[in-house]
Amino acid sequence: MNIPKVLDIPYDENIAFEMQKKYAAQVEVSSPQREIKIIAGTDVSYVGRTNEAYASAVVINRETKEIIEEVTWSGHTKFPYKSGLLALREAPCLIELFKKLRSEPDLIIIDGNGQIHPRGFGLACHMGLCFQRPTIGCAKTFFVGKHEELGEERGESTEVMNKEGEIMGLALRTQKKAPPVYVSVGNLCDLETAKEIMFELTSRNNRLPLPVFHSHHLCAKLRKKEMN
DNA sequence: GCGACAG
DNA sequence: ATCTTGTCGC
Repeated sequence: MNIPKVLDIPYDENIAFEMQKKYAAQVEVSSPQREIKIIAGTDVSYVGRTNEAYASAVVINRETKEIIEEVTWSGHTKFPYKSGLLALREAPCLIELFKKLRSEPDLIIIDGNGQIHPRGFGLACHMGLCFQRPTIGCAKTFFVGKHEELGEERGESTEVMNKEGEIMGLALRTQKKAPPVYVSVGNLCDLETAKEIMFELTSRNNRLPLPVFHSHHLCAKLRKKEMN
């Protein structure tokens, strides 16, 4: 896959925060221009708290849900994890990973947040600007914002808002007895479409969207194989 | 000042 | 994120 732009943000809180605010204004929230037929999901796993990383992407056909392509990448991140700066740690890995992808996904689901972020610029937004194609964020745990309690049935959701009262994303119950996932726009997509896709790719047996679920297991498999 | 804090 | 046993539910 072609990577149109690589954002160069230094690992310095003051500078990085300002740049994230600047880039947040470049995020485009709109209905995807192309029909979403091919969807990719990603995940990155690590060895303990080290920078040894294993990343993968799995591409599926939205309609049949069959796997079209899988790619993996392993290497070392340059920075440790820091709340709000996940992209500085993971974006370089994901860029290398997607360079290896032959498919042209219509939308990419990132394991992490998009607009649900202290400065409205989570990893999914960062990747969305780099890739210049629709991305959405799917986080497994709460990060920032406020939201009402949501219903317990699969499919129920409630808006996650920032301190200004703006909608950053949704807490979506994808599985009946499980905690919700946090869905938000990364780029070139709208929240309604993101929710629809998240609902479609999850089920009673799957809290996480299928391609992300597959990617998670592929990373685990790769790590085992390469660690020896 | 104190606590919270994606992966 | 990762480290982990037993346990609950379909």
